[in-house]
Parts: sequence; structure tokens; C-alpha cells
Amino acid sequence: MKPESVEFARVVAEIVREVPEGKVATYGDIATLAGFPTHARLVGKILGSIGTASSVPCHRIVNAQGRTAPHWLEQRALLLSEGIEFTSSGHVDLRRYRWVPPLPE
DNA sequence: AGTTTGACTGGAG
DNA sequence: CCTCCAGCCAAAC
Repeated sequence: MKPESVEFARVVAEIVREVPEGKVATYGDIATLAGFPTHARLVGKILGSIGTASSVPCHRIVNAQGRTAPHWLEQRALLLSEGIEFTSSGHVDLRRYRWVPPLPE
């Protein structure tokens, strides 16, 4: 099997779980933090395989444009309930809500 | 082993 | 703001 794929999926879940309420992260960010900057699409696939029932707040993950997933209509409502504001065109204001991981001094 | 697909990205029209 | 296009890379067929 491929330990890399399993590890990647595991790390992605770990990172997404660290995203605080009221904040969002992009697929590219998660992929980069996981150690694979070029696998943004894989992040989406993994989150999809995880499912919303998981302890991973996958609804806080949006694309680099601050837009919600095209095939997941409920996501927008979830973000709104966490206090995240959307612009008139329906995208998250990344300028204010993008999550920045805690830096180790 | 070749082709298609995708919860992406950034730029162009 | 919207849609389309090309680049990207691993998983699924």
C-alpha cells in the first residue's frame, strides 16, 4: 500500500481539526501545512471521504477565492452560524477570516 | 498502463 | 460578477 497517502490524509484531518470556530482555511493552505503544497485537490477529496459527521470541521475549508464547495450547499449555512460573513457575491471575506496557524516563537 | 476526473488555482475573456 | 481555459497531480476507472 502507500503509506504516504494514508499519512497525508491523516495529517490533513489533524490540521483541519485545529481550525478554530469563526475561521476558515483554503485547500492550498491545508495541503501546504500537511507538507504537500501541490495536493490542494486531494485535500478536497479527502474531506469528502471523511464526511460531515466526523470530528473534523471540514465546512471551514473553502477554496482560495473564499468560495464554498460547489456540490455542498449546506456549508455556507454552517459558516454563517459561526459568525463568518459573506460578501454580496457569496464568498467568504478571507481578508478577515483566513486562519493563520500558531507560529512556534 | 492509458484515460478520465476532481470539495483546486490563477489568469483571461 | 460570471464563465471558460490551461496547468496541476494523485486517485479512480
